[in-house]
Amino acid sequence: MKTVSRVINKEPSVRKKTYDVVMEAVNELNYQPNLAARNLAGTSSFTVGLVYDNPNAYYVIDMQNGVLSRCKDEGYELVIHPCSYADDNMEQDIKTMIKRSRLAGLVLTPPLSEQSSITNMLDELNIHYVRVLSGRPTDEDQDTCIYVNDYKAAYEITSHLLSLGHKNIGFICGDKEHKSTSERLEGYKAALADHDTPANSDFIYDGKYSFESGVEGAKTLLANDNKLAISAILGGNDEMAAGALFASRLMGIQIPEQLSITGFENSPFSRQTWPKLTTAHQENDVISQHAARLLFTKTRGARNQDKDIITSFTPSIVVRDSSGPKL
Amino acid sequence: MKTVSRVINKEPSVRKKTYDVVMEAVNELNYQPNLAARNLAGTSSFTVGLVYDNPNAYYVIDMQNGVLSRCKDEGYELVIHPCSYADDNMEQDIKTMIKRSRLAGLVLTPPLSEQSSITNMLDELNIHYVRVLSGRPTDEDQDTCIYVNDYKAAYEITSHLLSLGHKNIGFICGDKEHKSTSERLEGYKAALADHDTPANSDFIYDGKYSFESGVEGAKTLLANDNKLAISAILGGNDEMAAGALFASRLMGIQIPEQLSITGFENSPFSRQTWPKLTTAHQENDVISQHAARLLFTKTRGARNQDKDIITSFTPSIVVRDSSGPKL
DNA sequence: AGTTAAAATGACAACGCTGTCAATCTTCTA
DNA sequence: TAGAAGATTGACAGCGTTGTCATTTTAACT
Repeated sequence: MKTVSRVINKEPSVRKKTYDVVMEAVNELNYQPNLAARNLAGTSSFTVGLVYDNPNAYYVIDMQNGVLSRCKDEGYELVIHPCSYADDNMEQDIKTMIKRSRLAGLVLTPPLSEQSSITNMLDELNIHYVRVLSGRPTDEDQDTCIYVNDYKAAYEITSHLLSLGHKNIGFICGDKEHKSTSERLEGYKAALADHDTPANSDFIYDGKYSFESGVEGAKTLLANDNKLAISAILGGNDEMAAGALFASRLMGIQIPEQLSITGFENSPFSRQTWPKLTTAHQENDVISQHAARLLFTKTRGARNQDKDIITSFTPSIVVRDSSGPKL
Repeated sequence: MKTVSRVINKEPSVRKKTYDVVMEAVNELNYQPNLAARNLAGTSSFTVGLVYDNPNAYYVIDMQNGVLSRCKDEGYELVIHPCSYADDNMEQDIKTMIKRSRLAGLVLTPPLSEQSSITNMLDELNIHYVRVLSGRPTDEDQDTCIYVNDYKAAYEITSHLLSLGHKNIGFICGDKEHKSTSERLEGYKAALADHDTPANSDFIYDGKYSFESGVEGAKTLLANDNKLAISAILGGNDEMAAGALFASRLMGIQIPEQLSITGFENSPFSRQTWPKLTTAHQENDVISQHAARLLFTKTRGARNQDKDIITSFTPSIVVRDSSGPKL
């Protein structure tokens, strides 16, 4: 029995021949180790959690699927945990989940991954976790974080607009609390600065990553001064860009002839607007797969050395029809 | 110890006083029963599965959250299982999941809930399940199915268009394999028939529930004969309606002045098109909550009599700006 | 071949609960 | 107030694994 356990867990010191015999029987009987028993008996469990507070269904599904695909490979089970940081019980909730399911580790996604109250709690509980974060990679934290370089992506998308001849470029920010907001904003500012076109605070609108705030943002930016000053708007995400598009239509503005609009994230509905949105593509499923792999190296210890884990991703620009040369 | 177990499981024959004492201690110690141990020891486990094969992220998230909220209340854990019926291993996959996690039951969502190969397999394994189905409620199966009356909703949305004066109404179907497609189509036909406006097969396009097929559908329907014959298009879902909207723009058709377009499902992006879509609202989170409750009555047996479970839902029409009177 | 160290396997308890069945306590009746 | 019936509680095994440690087998030496 113990030998079968060794084979299943790929422990060393099992003779090749024994290994083969066991595996043959495993296949023949279609043996599936009982997760509950493994979780109960073992030192570390085979269950990990995915924590998110994100209204973007596409994002969440991508993250889930990425983590899930690795879980399947490694024999782990996934417990999903949507929550709301507006909720006072959030931390207690997470704690409860960890205890109930005896989680081996957690994947934290933005914006929760930015909350030190959560990471502190996890540190106290001595639970492994991996954070998916908007930000530029640092030398430390390489083994705890997966970075999404929104700064660079925003820099590039702004550069794209600049190269099309736009000078007065509006920016619709997401929620202030989100790290991605400041990262994207800084990338935008840096690109402008590098083109000797300093950012104008009148061109920056504080939104909320929602369609509605995109609508408001465009209305505000375009109303603030004469309409023609701004010839391009960079949406902090696709949803707000779609909102800006919507507002522009209401105002009778032609896209992209009179105004270029770009999004961020390349979520499916950036392809379902008219015209389709130029945006920055973020490979969320790949990102979350790497997050899961990184987590597994920690929970399983040295058992699986997974060396080619990428810990930094830069979204790549996808040029579509919502951006065009300044006329 | 056993008494604590009784209290936790709300078993009868525990004295009120004992119950209170135990609960006090439970609260004080913040005791969380270990799920793995419960799953291992008990007759039925505390884990249920949610199986889906649906490209609509909003739908999936709603279903997840609904089931999850009930799971939390009842102390169950949820294992999500996205899969693809195009995949030959699908059934084996589900079987494996059931065995590994020792599932107490499953919630099946369309289109998988329509596959008899799956339900047969589950019957053989003697696993409880609840199916969420597109269809009109029948007297049997009240305890195994949650019906979403797409027929009636399509009837009503078609009636809405008819009452606006439209006579030639196009219909863009979803995948043929989906029950919802035929239900919605029949509702559409029935409404037409009741208004002495027999359905014209030239006005029906076989789509795929995707944005792209909505684009194709509108192009085809509007090109087939002279553009003005059709004054309204009913999209089989919001995505196709958005596609139809997109195509109409490309063709320079004004919505809703020249053409009314309606969707189905009321997914978030039906609010993010321009103009916003008239659609049929489906309360997926509520539906999935009831599905979960129905499942729990089966897995927990008579222990929790949950009598006010609704097993039939009819999406309600939401009139927005994409539909208007025929000019 | 005989010895020793290392590799491989096996025996057994333990993980934290629940089901079964026995023991105890309450309540009610005569 | 004894006795019976029923309500409540408790003792104990067992769920299917893994960790620990003992035992056996193999390999590597004189």
